[in-house]
Amino acid sequence: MNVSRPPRPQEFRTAARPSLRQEVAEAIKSYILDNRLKPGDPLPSEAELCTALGASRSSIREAVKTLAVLDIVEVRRGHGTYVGRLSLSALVEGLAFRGLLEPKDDFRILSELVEVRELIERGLAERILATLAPEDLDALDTLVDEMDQRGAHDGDGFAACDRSFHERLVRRLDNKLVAQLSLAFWDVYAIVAPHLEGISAEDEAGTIADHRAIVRAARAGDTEGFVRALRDHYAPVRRRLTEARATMETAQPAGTDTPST
Amino acid sequence: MNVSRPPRPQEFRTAARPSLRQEVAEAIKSYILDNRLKPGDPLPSEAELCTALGASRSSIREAVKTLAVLDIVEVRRGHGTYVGRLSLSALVEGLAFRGLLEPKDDFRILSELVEVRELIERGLAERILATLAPEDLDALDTLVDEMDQRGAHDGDGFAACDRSFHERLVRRLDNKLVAQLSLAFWDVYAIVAPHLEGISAEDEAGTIADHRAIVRAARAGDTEGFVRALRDHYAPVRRRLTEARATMETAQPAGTDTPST
DNA sequence: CGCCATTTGTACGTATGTATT
DNA sequence: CAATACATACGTACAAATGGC
Repeated sequence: MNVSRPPRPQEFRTAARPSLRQEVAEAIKSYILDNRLKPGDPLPSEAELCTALGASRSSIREAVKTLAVLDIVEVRRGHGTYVGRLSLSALVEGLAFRGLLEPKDDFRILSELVEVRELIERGLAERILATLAPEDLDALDTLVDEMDQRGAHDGDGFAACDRSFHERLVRRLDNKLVAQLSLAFWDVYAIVAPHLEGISAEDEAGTIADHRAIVRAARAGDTEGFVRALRDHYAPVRRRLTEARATMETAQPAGTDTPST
Repeated sequence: MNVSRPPRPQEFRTAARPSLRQEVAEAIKSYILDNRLKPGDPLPSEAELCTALGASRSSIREAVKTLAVLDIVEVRRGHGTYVGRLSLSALVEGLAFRGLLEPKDDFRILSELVEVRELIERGLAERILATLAPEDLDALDTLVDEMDQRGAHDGDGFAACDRSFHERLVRRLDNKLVAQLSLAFWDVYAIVAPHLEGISAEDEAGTIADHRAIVRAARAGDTEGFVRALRDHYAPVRRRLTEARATMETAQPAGTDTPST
């Protein structure tokens, strides 16, 4: 586990050479993989990494920070460095910034976001209904009740309940990835939406009614009703977004387009 | 645009203080947002950021590096720092590492990945068919022909054609996000799959036939046939994965579970 | 071609805050 | 409280890459 590359006189230009920082990052990843470490396991301290990899602290630190962004490692100051939880936090942060950056096109991003969430939940409707246990249904009902109580005076609590609701919906799925993605998109929406003007306030009463309809269909095992309820739930959100976007476009002729993957 | 926080004698412990690096990163993001910069626009040099933000170069650099991972900024050595393309590269890298990390559970991740891709393409089947122009259908045919020519002797070329095929499928969609996501998952699969043992080699002939069936259904505007073709295309991949996973599980009793978002 | 200014990359030293023991 | 270990932050110096002259 040593990088060691002092002698690099000329070396072919083709295939851009990776920076030391990148090599260090790769080395740390390899260390985790080779030692079969699990999230939470401790990693060598920065000083140890310096000697082990033959690089200075600066390079080590920068490499560790890049891995921390991806949640591949987690640093606790004064504590040490550990294997990260591999969450989708980077996706959330990246998408959130993208949403904030697109000047007049914010609404398109949000609209796409909501569309993906709906796509996921509708596409998995059957499996969601099959996996929901009675206790889950009860928990969903409880969450809706809680939303009802908080109502408009506790926006944060209302949002938290909404998030928990959708988390509960997909929690039992054997495909953990879609569950995480769905929630990640919810998080992005929650971050971006407050920064935008022109979005009419959320309709709490309507949202609560929608959620009740969703639970009702789920309890009845009615897949079609479930899908209908989801559509009814997301439709007004998308309508508001497209409306806001339309008014923006009349004021602002056009926007630039998006990058590729 | 100045952070300035020398006087911090006691300060309430609640709400863990953000590190300087994070403050700098936020400041850079704000700079981009406030100035309405677009991807490719130049950012101040590190030295300028030092004076502007009143932080040392080390902190500036670490902050810039974290933003570079998210593709919010792009650093060109000897050139300067620029606004990034906001791609999903971080998602790809993170998911790829997760796939490589899960010791015996690799196949679950891949299986979930393929499932999401299928979910997206099937859920958007109608809209895909509606948006595909004749030139797109021709291009798809050409890609399949190319795959046929390359066959087994050019694995990389074959894979590239496969990627282009699926990119072409979703390219016309108005929802650019799902298109990017779909391709990002393809990339993750391409990175992780080669590192795994026990996956029977790809069936080139079958893949080509599947793709031809997809194009045929698309050309005919046959949504149901299109969905069927997609299912037939992804089914063997998922079957191979679940098989490999099953054999792994018999040899290896159980595995740990996954983290949350 | 070499030279030079600009900019990022790497290295090292030092001081400070923080958590564990 | 002290000692220890660690991460955070700063400053400086030099190396390497890029582009223009």
